[in-house]
Amino acid sequence: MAMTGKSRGSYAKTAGRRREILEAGIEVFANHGFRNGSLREIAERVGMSQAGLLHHFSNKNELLAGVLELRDERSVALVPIDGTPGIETIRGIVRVAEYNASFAPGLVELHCVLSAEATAPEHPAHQYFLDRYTWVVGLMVEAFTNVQAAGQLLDGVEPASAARSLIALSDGLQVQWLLAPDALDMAEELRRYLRPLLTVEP
Amino acid sequence: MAMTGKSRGSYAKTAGRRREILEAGIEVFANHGFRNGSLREIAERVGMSQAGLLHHFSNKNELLAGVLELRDERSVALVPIDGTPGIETIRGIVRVAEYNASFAPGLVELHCVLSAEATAPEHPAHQYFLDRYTWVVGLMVEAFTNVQAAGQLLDGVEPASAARSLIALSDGLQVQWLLAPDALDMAEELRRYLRPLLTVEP
DNA sequence: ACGAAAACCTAGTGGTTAATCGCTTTTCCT
DNA sequence: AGGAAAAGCGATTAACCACTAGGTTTTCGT
Repeated sequence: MAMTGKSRGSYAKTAGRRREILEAGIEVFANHGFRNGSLREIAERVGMSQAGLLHHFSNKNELLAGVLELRDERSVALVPIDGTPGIETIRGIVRVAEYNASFAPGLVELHCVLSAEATAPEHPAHQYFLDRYTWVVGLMVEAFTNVQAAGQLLDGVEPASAARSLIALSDGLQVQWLLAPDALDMAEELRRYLRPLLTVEP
Repeated sequence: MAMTGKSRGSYAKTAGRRREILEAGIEVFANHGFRNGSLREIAERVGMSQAGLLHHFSNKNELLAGVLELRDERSVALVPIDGTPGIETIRGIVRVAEYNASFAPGLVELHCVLSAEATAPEHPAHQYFLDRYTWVVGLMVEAFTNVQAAGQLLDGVEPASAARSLIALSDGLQVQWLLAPDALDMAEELRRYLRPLLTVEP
């Protein structure tokens, strides 16, 4: 066996290599945005050449797609999507805020920077964010509607508005939190928003 | 006189030239962000060479400062800052949303993209946004506190939270509005947020 | 009418970028 | 053990970037 014990310089076990790149991609795209984040820096973080990185993702856009997919995979787990949406779905948004603030500040940054950037119609992630917002707002509209049917929504509260605003509030708080993490508790602010709308504790 | 009547190619009247550049800067930085927006594109929009542009602003950061200054100049006019902050200050935020949606979509885009980008501590506009948020949130805290003192705030509403959340909501709605302008009315959503907190109509 | 200052341009500098090409090394399957 | 596929690298390319140098044209105060 040519490989002499200490396999310095050997290629990684190929299992988590792609994953490693995506993790680094999250960090870099979060820090500098997509257009300004460089493949070189991502490659550097995983200890690989830029050309080597492009063996796993044939171009930058494809890497972005992978990054977004991985991002979703994580946060969505906290919002129950099985069964009919309801109060637990709403609480899920609060849970995501809690989780992000404590364990995933990188994801918060990524979401803020990319969602703003992808506002431009020609951005490679434009469609993704369009779809994503329609989906999540739609899910929350369903949730609020069902909560209303269960008599847990105060009179005069429009499910569609509450849904939109809950998501908007969550997004807006993230910017302020990124600028000054100690100045506010995102989850607590979300609960304070929800309390005057519900007859049950969020 | 070599110049034959029609002064084609003559230099502009120098009065509004700087302003023209800033207007173009708003558009370009709004579309591509600061780091990815190019001086070349800005120069092109005002019909000038990139070098000519840098005669007015000695570097890109200085241009950004000018753009942000111009942006402030406009929106702030709708929020009364003279006298003691109160219900009219809060209504000012709603007015800004109304104004932006109808007349200044470019400013909305600029704010969203840059505030997210400037979240990174090394961004040239980081301090600007830090200061700006402290100022505007502080102003709104004062406003809500005075509204509370006037008995116009419902029990259990924390002025500091309401202030923060109003700003956050405004920011978050902008992202959704940029993605789908016809899907929501920012000002109306802000009013819907305020109504359950106040004893007077926002 | 004239000279200085302001406005602007062409041409370039050094740097960074995503992506490609041809090649070597490692891993894996049989 | 052997061969194919996967993983990785160094060098290169073409495009773009902010910014500079040096010269030309326009404007303006007197």
